[in-house]
Amino acid sequence: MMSVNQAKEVDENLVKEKEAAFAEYIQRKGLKTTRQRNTIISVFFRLRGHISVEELLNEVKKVNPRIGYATVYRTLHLLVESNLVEERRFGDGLARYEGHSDVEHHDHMICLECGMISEFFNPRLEALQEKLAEENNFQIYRHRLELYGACKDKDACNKRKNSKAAEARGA
Amino acid sequence: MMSVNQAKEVDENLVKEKEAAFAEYIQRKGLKTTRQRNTIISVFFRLRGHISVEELLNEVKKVNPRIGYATVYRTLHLLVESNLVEERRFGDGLARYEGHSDVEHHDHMICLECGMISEFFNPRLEALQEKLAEENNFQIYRHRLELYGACKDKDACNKRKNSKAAEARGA
DNA sequence: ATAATTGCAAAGGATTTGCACGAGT
DNA sequence: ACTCGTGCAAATCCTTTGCAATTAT
Repeated sequence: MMSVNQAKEVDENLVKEKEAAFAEYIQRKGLKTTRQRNTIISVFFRLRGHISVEELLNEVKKVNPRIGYATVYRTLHLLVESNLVEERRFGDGLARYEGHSDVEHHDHMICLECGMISEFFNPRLEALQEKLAEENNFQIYRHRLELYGACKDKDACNKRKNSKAAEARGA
Repeated sequence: MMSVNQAKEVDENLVKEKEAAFAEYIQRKGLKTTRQRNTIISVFFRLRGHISVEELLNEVKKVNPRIGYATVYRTLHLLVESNLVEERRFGDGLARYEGHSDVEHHDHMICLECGMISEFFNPRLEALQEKLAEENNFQIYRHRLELYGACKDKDACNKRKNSKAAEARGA
């Protein structure tokens, strides 16, 4: 009925697939394969979660410090256009990017305490939306559902919150 | 099962209620009643739909041209704090504000062609979300559901699109 | 009188863009 | 060669803020 995507490891084969798909897109569009783009997508697809531009740039700089914001933004746009990545906005004012997971579409639960973002998918929910659209003479292209709230498992939640706070101090 | 809020007229009594509620809020907080605030909320509550700051400012300026962005932004924040208005973001990069309608909570369908935004509410949808949260050991504070797509009634949709285009030329 | 509010312009943060130089095809 | 991409800084967009003058209590 419901699946939550919380795997902790990145499937190397999947990453290779994405990289290949991006190369194909670049070629199809008559664009060029560059060292910077390769670095950026390689880093991006090996990160998991909902990555902000800044987070991505930080990681990218560890590989090639000369790469700047502009190139990261531009590459991210290409990734979105190519349908390999989705842009999300969770109301904190900055865009986050998500490499498509195995699950084609999914929704999000966002813990306002610890910042955890978990993904879920439920066919009944999808069906119900379709039905409501139908009743309104409306055709859905895509949708967005976000549940904002808090983890009930306070131990786990606090742990995440603390480790995030520590990280912020460290950075 | 489902209700769509599409009324075309603003209930004057409701507006008066809102204005009174805002006055009460201002007073409770020890803030001041000013001509500018009165103008802004009076204009705002008589507009319907999902108003951007720019739209609101344009209308406000017709009443008092000396009012500027800052005051509109600040008043809008008060309206949000006072719980009389909700802030929404539909991904076009600007905030929109919505005076609470009679329906406490509702979700949105957004037509990407004509820009129509309609509201709906469905208890089964709400219940299903609760159930999914429960299964994930998660407590929902609030949620956001947006269906992006297109009107099936192409005539009405085109009409709206054209009148919007005309408006843009006129302004 | 006192504290809050206004309007302007300047500052802010996230994102985009112009341009000269550099790299892929 | 030719076109596209890069990196930088400057520009842009929406929004917030500092401040001196003004206004509500």
